[in-house]
Amino acid sequence: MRLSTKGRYAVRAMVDLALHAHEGPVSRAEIAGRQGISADYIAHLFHRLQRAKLIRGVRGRSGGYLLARDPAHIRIGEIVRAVEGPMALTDCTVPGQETVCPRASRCVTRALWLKTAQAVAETLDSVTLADLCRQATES
Amino acid sequence: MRLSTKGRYAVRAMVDLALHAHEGPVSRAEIAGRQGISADYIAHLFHRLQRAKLIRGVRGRSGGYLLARDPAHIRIGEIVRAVEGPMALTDCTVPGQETVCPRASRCVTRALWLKTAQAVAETLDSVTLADLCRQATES
DNA sequence: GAAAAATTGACAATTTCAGTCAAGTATTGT
DNA sequence: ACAATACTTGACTGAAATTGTCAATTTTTC
Repeated sequence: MRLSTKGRYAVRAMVDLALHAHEGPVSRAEIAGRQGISADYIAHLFHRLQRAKLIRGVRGRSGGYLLARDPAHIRIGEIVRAVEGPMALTDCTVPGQETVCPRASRCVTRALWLKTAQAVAETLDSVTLADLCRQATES
Repeated sequence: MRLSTKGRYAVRAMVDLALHAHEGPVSRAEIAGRQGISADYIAHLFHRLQRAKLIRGVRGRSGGYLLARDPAHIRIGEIVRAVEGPMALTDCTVPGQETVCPRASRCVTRALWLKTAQAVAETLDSVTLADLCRQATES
């Protein structure tokens, strides 16, 4: 039941980006340096975040990345889902593409896995990137 | 964010056990046959469930396994924790043995991972083995 | 035009998962 | 007694996922 580094790194990188993007694009190298994450690995994470329209990549000499939306309107759940895929505890509860298992009719546990994944989603969606940034600057 | 087969199989096996243990011990072979799970794999899962005092192994000729408690007093969360270890989304939030990360002081995400794991635990602990058995016999 | 930086795909080391196999111990039915 | 049954436990293995690395390419700016 661990969250992979993809999810954890992505959230940290997004907080970092939100805190430093006030004046122009932030490069991977800067974020990687501050956060202690491999710049090459960040490239892959940001590729997915971009596909999810959460950030925007700026090419060229003084390029980098920018948030695509106001931090107050980016939910942490969106970030995690973007890099880790839909929140589901089992293959048979992946929203949209539920794999039909032959035991489905008799299966009494599926509803519980579904409910649990929803609890996770609600928790992560109840916090915005702006919330985390506020905490970071407070301390 | 998937639950491993350990947790899923363990819950199914426990439901099966609860439904069939009225008259004496149930063998691995019986549960394995009904649930389509390898009997050898069940041995390992049940070993952990036994260590957690959720079931009791009965050796010898007509042996098998029995529930150690009333199904109404066995929470699904206990089963999952027994086979998968404590619910934590990160190493730095494993209860008891938090690995101290050098960024802990500046880390703004830890509290969120903690809160999320608690939401999972609460959801799984809100359902008992008896609840699942009732559903299974209803349909 | 050279340097900086994102974009993208291929690849590899490591770890975890899922399950098998086998040797050993305990108990029971006959 | 003893053979059959069934739990107990550890070692081991193949497959898959994770966690990156590396390199080639494209875009933009100074």
